[in-house]
This record gives sequence, structure tokens and C-alpha cells, in this order.
Amino acid sequence: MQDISQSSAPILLWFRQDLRLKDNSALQAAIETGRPLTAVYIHDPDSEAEWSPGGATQWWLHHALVDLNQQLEDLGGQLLIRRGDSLQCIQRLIKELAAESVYWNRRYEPIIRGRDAVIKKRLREDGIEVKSFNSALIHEPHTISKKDGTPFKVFTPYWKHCLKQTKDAPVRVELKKAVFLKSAPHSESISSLALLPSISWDEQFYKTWDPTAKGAARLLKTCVSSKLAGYERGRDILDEDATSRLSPYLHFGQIGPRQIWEAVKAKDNGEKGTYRYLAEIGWREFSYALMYHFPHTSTEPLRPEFADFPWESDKQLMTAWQTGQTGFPVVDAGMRQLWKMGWMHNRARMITASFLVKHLLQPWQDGARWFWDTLVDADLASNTQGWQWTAGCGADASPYFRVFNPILQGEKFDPNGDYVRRWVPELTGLPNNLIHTPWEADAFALADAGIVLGRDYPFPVIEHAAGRARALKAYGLFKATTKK
DNA sequence: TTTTGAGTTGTTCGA
DNA sequence: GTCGAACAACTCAAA
Repeated sequence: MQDISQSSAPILLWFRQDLRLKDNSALQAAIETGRPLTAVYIHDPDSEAEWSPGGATQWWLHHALVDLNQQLEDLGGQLLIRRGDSLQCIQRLIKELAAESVYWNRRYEPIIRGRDAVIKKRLREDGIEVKSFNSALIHEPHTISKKDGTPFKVFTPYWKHCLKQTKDAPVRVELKKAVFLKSAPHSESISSLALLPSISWDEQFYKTWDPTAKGAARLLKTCVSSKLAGYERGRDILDEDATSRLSPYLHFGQIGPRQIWEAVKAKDNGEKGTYRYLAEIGWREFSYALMYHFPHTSTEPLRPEFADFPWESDKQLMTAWQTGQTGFPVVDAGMRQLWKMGWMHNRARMITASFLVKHLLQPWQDGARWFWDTLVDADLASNTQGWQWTAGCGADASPYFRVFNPILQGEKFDPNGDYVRRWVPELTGLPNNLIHTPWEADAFALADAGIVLGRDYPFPVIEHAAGRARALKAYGLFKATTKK
């Protein structure tokens, strides 16, 4: 290998899920060399196999790329777009640019780790300098372990341990010093990646989201200035805008957890909401650690005995759940919010997931797959962790008897039915005391509301008590039989 | 090694 | 309406 430190050859900066210019370790490292750099995004869904971006995340990705390109153009650079096998694209670019170095920020999905390891090895064999950095996590999985060296499997001790560790501040990127390579090699257009839907199911997305760096900065500002104080109370109220909604930005790296940590800490006055919010960042980190240490868990239960759980796959029930036609207003509201917004309130995620897995006995993997395709923040680590937790087969598994009651949850977290009325408008006319239990409405109430059950809104696909009893039985029997 | 305490997010029942 | 106990037993983490 040549002496890279003396080189003035360009650096190829490979953007992946770190679509930001602030707090970007790889970018700052490239700038510090003083050498010219070229930024590229490579569209290579084949290499992500079964976890290539779903429909909703593709929509987001399109806009995030447009935004990043714009930011780079404002600085006199651009975001090159290439399509195809990642390694081949990089090798070709290295030739075209006469580059000698490739920098990127690390990803942690098992498939990606395998892919990137091969790429790193091959490039180094060709004499290319390859450097990878952390920009996606506060604590990378390999840096956190118990005293005996094995990974944590319970959140609370994991997080207590993390809280004691020193944390890196966000990286101050010296954008003014950035030198972009002037020669412009061929770039595909972002729209040629066909990330946007061909039929316009994304109308509501545009009204809901600003998928840009500015959008992320605005939300973070709002979160810190006005949401943290009420977070402890408001975070569970379904129709309240009390959560940060930063998850899709975090997924694509338009904002990084270090930035969030710093901003929140600067405002920390010991309020419970602050601690609680940071713990949510902690859950994201914990999910990444689990994915890293237990790479099979995106498809297989962490607790191996669950491989034999007696799920009762049923296409009709699955469709009723997906389309928000289960007959349980709060469940249907959640599922329809997901469909329209590409996002669902966290509380609703738990309610709908519990309903699918427990009341309907559908495999958690089927639910996870649906979320993967419909969420703009679909993230392999968090999605997997959340579903395994709900199903009781993951880390920190909930006790088997914890079956969310969709009526009670509705009454508790959507007391006035605002959430239901917003997403299930056909129930608007029902009074508050019946909004979560339309099947209990008598003929007069239904007539007043202009509803015919079974025509305008479905009867419950299963009765709550019966569903609960069946779930408890399945989990109970299952436990009894697997003990031996 | 053994022991001890704890474990995101709940529900139901009966006093 | 409110409140505490029961729902079981197991695994994890640390002393």
C-alpha cells in the first residue's frame, strides 16, 4: 500500500443510513485529511435481501436523498447516485476518480455487516484505504457488555450500565473546509431509482412529514423546548402530539442519537420526562445490541423454545388486521393511521401488535413484516425487538398473562375517542361511552350514529374475553409442554 | 459458586 | 369507584 497520509488523491465518501452533514464522523474524517472528496449513494437493494427497504421507507429515502444532494450542491458538491452491486460500484468509482480511500459510517444489520466486511477486505486487497466510523449509535454494540463479557439481555441493567459510560459529543463537521472533487462522473438521477410509488398512496405522507434535515432539526427543537416536560404524561395519549416523531429521521441518519442526546441534556432539569425520553433512545441502542449479538432474531425468536409456539396462521384475520377492520376501534385506528401516515403512535403499536399476536394468534413475524413494509421508520433492530417483546419470545419478555385489553387501552389512552374518530370516521357519531365498544351500542344509539354494524363497521373478529382466554391457554399449555 | 433481587409499557378480581 | 393482590415461574445480573 502506498503512503496514504501523503496522498492528495480523492476520498470516496459512501453515504448509507447516515444521510446528514452534521455529526457525521466519516465526513469529518475525510475533511480533516484536506483531500478532495466525492459523495456517493449506492442503491443496492439486492444486497439487503429480504430486508431491502419497504414501500414506505423507499418513499422517505427518495426525499432524504434529494435533500442531501441539495445540501451538498449548496456547498459546491453533489451526491452521486449509482445503482447495482455495492462493491462493483465502488470499484468502478475508484477507477473513475482515481480515488485511494473509501470512508463510510457503519451499519449493524447482520446482512449488511457481512456485505460490508467483504467489501472492506476486497478493497484493502486492492491497496485501497478503507475506514469505517460510528455515527449511528451512542454506544456501539461491541463496546457494551456485562462483567463476564457476555451481552446484556435485560434493558434496565443494560441502560444503567450505558448511563455510566462516557459519551462522545456530536462531531463538529467543518463543512467550510470541505473540498469537493470538481470533475463530475456519471450519476444516475434519484428518480430513476423508482423509490416513489407508482400509484399515489403517499398523499397523506406529504401532509404529515417533512423528510429533510431541516424537518429533523425543527422536530428536535420542538421536542426539547416543549415536549419533554409533558412527555411522561403525554407520551401514551394516542391523539396527542407528545412524542418526538424523530424515528424516521433516526432510521436514515438525518439526525443522529449523539445530537439528540446533547440537545436533550442541555435542557435537562431533572424532569422525569427527560429521563424517560432518553430511555427511548436507550431502547433503540439496546435493540441494535440485541440484533448485533443475536443476528438470527429478525426471523427467529430469541428464546428458542418459542420456535414451536402453536400459532394459528389465518389469512383472513391477517387481512382484517392489516386493513383496520377488526371491529376493535382502537386497533383499527392504529392500523389505519399506519396505512395513511406510514407511522403509528408507539402505544398503538403495542396495542395492535398484542392484538395480532395474542387475540388472533398470528405469528409475530407476519406482523413484523407488515410493519416493515408500511412504516416510514421501519428499522430492523427496533422492529424486531418490539415484536419479540410483545410476543413474549424476546429479551425482557412480558409475562405471558399480559394481554392488552383493546377496550381498556382505548378508554385509558384515548378517553374522548379523538384518535378513533380521526382514523375510523365511520364511528364519529357514537357517544364517548360507546366509541371503544360499538358492539355494545343498542339499536337507538347505532341509528343515531348512522351505523349499521356489519355494513358500515365490522363486528369484532373475536370477542375480547374469548380471545384473551384462548391466548392464555395457548401460552399456558405451551409453557407446560416445553418445560420438560 | 451461590444467593438475592429485579424485571418498560397489563388485566382482572374481589374487598 | 379505588386499591392491592394474583396472575407463575423463570431468567438475568450482580454481589
